[in-house]
Amino acid sequence: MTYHPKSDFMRVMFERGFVADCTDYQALDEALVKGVVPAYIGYDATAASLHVGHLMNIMVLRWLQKTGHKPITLMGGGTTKVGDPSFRAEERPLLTPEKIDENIAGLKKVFAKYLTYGDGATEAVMLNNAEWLDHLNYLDFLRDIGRHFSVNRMLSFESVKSRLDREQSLSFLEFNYMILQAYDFLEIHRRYGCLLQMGGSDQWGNIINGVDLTRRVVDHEIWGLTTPLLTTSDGRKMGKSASGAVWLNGDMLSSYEFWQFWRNTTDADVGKFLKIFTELPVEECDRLGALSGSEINLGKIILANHATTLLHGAEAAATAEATAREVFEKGGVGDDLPTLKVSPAEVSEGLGIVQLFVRAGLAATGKDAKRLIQEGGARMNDELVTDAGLRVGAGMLAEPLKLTAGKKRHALVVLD
RNA sequence: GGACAGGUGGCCGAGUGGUUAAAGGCAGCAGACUGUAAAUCUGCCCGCGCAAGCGUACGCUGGUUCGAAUCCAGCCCUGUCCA
Repeated sequence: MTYHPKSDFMRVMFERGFVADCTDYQALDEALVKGVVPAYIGYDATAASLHVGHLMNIMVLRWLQKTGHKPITLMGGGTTKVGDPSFRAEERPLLTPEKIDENIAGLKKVFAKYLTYGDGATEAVMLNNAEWLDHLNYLDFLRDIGRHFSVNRMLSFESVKSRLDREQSLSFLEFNYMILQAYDFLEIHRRYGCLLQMGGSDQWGNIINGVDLTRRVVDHEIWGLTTPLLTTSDGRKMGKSASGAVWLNGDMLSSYEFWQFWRNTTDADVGKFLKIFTELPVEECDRLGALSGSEINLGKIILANHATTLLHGAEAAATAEATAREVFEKGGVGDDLPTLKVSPAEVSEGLGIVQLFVRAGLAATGKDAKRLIQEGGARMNDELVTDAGLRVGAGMLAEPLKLTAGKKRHALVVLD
């Protein structure tokens, strides 16, 4: 870490806290000074959307492009069929090829918000490793690629060791994942001249395998760079919200809820997150992160606004902020709150308050909603709800009805 | 194929015939305190139902018993060692 980078990209990476490890800082830095460096990050298609846990790496690609290099986003259409066992206790259920394609379609939507795709020298490229993995010939692959891997060494990798030490099963299928990822790197290097693979620090083992393989097969020197695993300062893995994962796709998590996620950042993380998830000057991030007492809420709002602007646009960020002010500071309603529409027919019979909380997404189950009411955490238009048997009729819905769970989760119910 | 050890609620992990919707911990939710923060304290935490009540649950299937997560049989899965 005492290395002083000459390239813009490496300087940004260090200044903003993106670097965990690198296979060769100096050689990579020199290559970045000399010309355009194509670099890739792979994403497996295990869910229909990326989540905040992926955002740090997407920001890395964005900086890469901004500093004059070429980002390559790799969809794991092939590798997802195998499943990465790294640091996982159990094999995950295998996804069907249809589901994988569906997920990839979902992932792609997000990247265009952060990167500029095209054919230019520094324009981003989208690849799918199914392209070269789906039709591999087993024997050829074993002879050309497999012979470069030592099982002894593969077993010594921390990512699988913990699994073996705990006497948990690691199938041969999963064991091959690291070979396939190494092969990806080689293939992307051959086809697109890719010189660098990046990823989270849990990918270190997989990345150096690709670097080694490429040296052995084509005798070229390429590099790996990893980002630190982001935990909140209280040690939790970041990325969970009240309703589950913090998804990046707007149809899975509204821009308002995304804004709220950042607004609720722990004090101690504000400076760090500003550097990673916004593009404000480093000094400004440090200044905001150092604000004390309730003043630091200003930093959180700026963080929320910038992060939301990058993903959902300035307008969505402004609306989210306005709604938040209205709801939290004035106790009113904002038009950006999650909204539940109910039909006049349903209302004519009177809707149970418990059901409304469930359908509005403020409670997971009916039990959960009743618990909320019993514990005094449920409000309707800011009035405490004490009767779980309460029924809401048409008269109460002449105006949008605001439901509140706890201190900060709100939703509106309107007549359709 | 054989021997041995295992399979419990989102996760970890107790429980070896009834008082067990199942100890304890983690995660989660709510209340208090606050700043939409953290820490702390308190309560909640299988599902359906406004409720009375009902329905599921300790790998699967069957059996023993008034009564089983706990005992028996068969099967499936995992690990270790042996072939």
